[in-house]
Amino acid sequence: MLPNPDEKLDPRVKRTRGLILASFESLLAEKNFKNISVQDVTDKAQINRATFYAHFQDKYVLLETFISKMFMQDIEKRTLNVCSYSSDNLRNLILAVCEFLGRLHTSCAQPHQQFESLVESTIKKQVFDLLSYWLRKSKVPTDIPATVAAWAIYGLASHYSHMKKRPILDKFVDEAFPLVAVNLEQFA
Amino acid sequence: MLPNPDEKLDPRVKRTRGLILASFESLLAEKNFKNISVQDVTDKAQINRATFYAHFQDKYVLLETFISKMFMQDIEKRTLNVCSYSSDNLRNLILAVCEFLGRLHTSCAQPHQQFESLVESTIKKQVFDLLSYWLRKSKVPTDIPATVAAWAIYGLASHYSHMKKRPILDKFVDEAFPLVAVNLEQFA
DNA sequence: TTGCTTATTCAACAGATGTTGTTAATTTAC
DNA sequence: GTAAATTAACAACATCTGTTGAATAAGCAA
Repeated sequence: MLPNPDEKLDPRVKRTRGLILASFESLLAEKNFKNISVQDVTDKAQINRATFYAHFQDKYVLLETFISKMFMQDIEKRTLNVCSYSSDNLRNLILAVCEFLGRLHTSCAQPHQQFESLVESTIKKQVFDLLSYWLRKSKVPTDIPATVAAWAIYGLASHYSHMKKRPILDKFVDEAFPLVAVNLEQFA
Repeated sequence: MLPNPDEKLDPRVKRTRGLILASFESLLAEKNFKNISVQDVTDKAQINRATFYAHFQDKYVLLETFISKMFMQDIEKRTLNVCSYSSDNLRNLILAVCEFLGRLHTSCAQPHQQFESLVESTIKKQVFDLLSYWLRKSKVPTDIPATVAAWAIYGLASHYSHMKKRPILDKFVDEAFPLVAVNLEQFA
């Protein structure tokens, strides 16, 4: 989760992946995920189609990677110290998920069932990993509270981002926070 | 949700769809969803591939339909009276989701990310629809508690079905039930 | 620089996808 | 009971997919 493995990469690889991701991002703003072909991505990125497959298994894996990176930015903007559980960190995590979904819904021309499903499970996994990381020092098994909390956090955020009349984000999180915290604080 | 629209259907349509669904079911037992092509489905169903597209947009929609139908069977086996909320109905709903996931995991040769994602959102939508239906008489807006409850129910069931050492199902549901019920009883 | 390693390109392939225009069968209405 | 309207079934098409093998180019270490 935490260590960023990007640094010591062949500059050609960095360049190519960057081009692919950027191309994909701009295509998502134009059209449905379903209607984006690998061809489209490589055309806009100005690389060969075979090169794409050297870096990503298929367009679904590309989406996962893209979503993960995008979400990571939101996380890192919010949580200064990601190393261990704190009530502040949790609060910021919830905020980050809400913000991420908001950002996603403005910057993508969807919605599409498959797309939403993949985003959902990608984020839930990231949140789960982060929570597990926070709870790793605990002596009891932590997968149950981490699972429950990951579901709760995403569910709350997703609900927030679909509300017609959204309350102030901070106010919303004030209400949501204790529902999640109670599951975690006994382990952290 | 409740009314079953199958009855007054062209017998040709019923036959064709039945063949497709049956073929798909047996293919899921053999291999990964990702590796099942529309060709495979229509070959086994002994219909033309184009006919498939007259009935389903693509194989993802087929999966949704299949999952919905399968889940509906579990629902109807359990809940004798689906018309309105009762504590018994809710308990049976939770049981039905747990049983469904169990059945799915034994009868399908997976797991695969995409597959799980689509199952998840399909079931969550069905549960949400049923809960909304139960709460429809309420005067206050019910989408919030229905959303939260749908997430909670699926999260609990999914967690149960992934536990290495599963407790007795009824015992598990006894614990899970109040967590969900508290959200609903104030509206029902 | 020289050579070694590895990334990218290109052409070509078999197979899968989704669409379209036509034919044949089934319903419906008279 | 027959004619007209509907629609399932089909064949053929252009496109997309994922992979392979060989040629080229970019990075890197000595």
